[in-house]
Amino acid sequence: MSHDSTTAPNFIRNQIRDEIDEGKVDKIVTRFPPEPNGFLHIGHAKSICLNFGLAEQFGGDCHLRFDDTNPAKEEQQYIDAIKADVTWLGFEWAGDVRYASDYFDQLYAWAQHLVREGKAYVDDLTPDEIREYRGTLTEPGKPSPYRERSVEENLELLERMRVGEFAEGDKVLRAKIDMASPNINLRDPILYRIRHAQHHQTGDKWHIYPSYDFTHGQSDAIEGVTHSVCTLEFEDHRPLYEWFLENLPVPCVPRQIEFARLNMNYTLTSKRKLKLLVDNGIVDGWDDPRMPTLSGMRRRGYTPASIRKFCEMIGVTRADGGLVDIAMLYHAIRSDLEDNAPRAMCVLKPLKVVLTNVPEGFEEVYDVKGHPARDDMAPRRIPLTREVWIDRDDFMEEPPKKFFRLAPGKEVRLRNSYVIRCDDVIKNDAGEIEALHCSVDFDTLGKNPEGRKVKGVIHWVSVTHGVPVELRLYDNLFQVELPDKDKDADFLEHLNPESLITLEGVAEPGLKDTAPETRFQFERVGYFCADRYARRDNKLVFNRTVGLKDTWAKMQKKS
RNA sequence: UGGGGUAUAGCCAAGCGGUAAGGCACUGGUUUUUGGUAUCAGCAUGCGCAGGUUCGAAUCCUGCUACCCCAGCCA
Repeated sequence: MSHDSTTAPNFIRNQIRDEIDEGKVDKIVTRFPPEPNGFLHIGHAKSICLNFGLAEQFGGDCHLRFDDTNPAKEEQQYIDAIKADVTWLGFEWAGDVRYASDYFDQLYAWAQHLVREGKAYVDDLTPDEIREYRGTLTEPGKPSPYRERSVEENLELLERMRVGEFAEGDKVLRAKIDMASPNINLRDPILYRIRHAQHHQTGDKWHIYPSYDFTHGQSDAIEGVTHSVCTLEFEDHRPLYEWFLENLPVPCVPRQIEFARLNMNYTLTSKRKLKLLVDNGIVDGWDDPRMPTLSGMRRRGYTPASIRKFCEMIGVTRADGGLVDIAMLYHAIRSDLEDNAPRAMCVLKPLKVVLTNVPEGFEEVYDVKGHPARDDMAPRRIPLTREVWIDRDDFMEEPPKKFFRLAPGKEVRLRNSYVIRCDDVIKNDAGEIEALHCSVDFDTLGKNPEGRKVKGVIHWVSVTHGVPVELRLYDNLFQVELPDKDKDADFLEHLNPESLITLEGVAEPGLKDTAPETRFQFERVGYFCADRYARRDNKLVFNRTVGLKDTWAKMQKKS
């Protein structure tokens, strides 16, 4: 599969290009290695686009490999969701889906190899003791009293760990490297721990599970990965990654390259915290349209292409601590949908307008383009009747200067139809506006009125033909740029109470049988997507992906 | 106070010794039956700071400063 020709330079692309030019590598192999303990989010999209994009650009392969070494946290539902998300984003992994657990036998044999070489040992220290012996950032650690066990004893103990003779926490297998290393990862890192857990792939076969460090590089090597791209926090692990490759008879030597993970304002990308939102029912599941998960964004109406474009826009660097403006994401989806979403009229907050100089039973139908700049999109048929809905926001009884919409005595154009003038405001006993009485200027269809300029154009829907719809207006889940900035303060305090506003609107008749996941631009309002699942009281549900740019609202806010 | 990293505009980011790309955001003009779109123009005498090398430095050297990551039997 191949998309998006724009390939801005970045340090990884440059490096690989140079390696290929110099003949150091022929065909590259990358991999996307998620742990199946949650749903993929926008930060993972950056990694997916990078890894699969690299393979595409240089004619190599990218594998999908689940890093499934911790059965306590992993679930099959996450595996299924992750596969679906990667596919939806538009990428195809080379060969079958892979699992680190596919390599557990080989990993165990390599552990035995290290033991035989005197480079690994079984440690009986408790977790607390191990922590104490490890030292601190500024003080060296000290060797475990079990560090010098014989090869035979280590081998036997390791085997007994494997078959489940010991309780969790009783023993671990450790590499024998350097307890005084300034790099804490090299202070005899743990290779295997005891876990009497059912594993989603291997069932009850194992009672010990390899650590990330003992698994990742070797899995890369087994798969022939050439470039193992990961995030910056693994930088300190690279010496360990390389230590295993040097001390084990691996078939090839991958190189680890780190890049900065994505941080975006108003957004959380901690799987732990996202899971908390889900588990506490603060959002409506992992695919709630307010979630930064790929499945949430899909439901919200984001297109795969817009997410890929966003990832291209933000670039790839080693500079951390940066914060991408979510406006860039909004730009990416707007520009895709501006080009590709058919237009429709939909009234969000209906206000009835009676066209008083039009007879009862009047009906006139307009053929309207599906998209102003594209003729390949199906035209729409829009009926005008005596009563129409307009948006309450398009009328003001006492309009400010430069309000180009409806007001008493003022004129406005009904989009695709006539210019009307507001003659009367009908109110109920409570003084609330119930309807507007307007008159049509019949000499304005498809042409400007004589002798005056009518600047305003508003959208509308026939009362008799419009289809009632539920509209879900989404906004940022958090109202502060950095919801988890305060280390200990509760990020839930920063939730945006208006992240979801539900309205009962009316859409033009052609939308009656809209298929799930169909996207529209509701003219003058925003981009909406028919929900994948929901229908409410047999009504269609449209999720607002993002609003149109609104310079009027901006002007209002300023003054 | 140990180790590993990173600093280019409000934000993201190119740049790799020859005189600061691009995008987002913002500001102003034009077009427009979407206050949308499109389009034009503006937006770093300066690249964390201070020195030095050089005809020439964001790029090389030295010294500072700020921020990020690491003390899970998580990944």
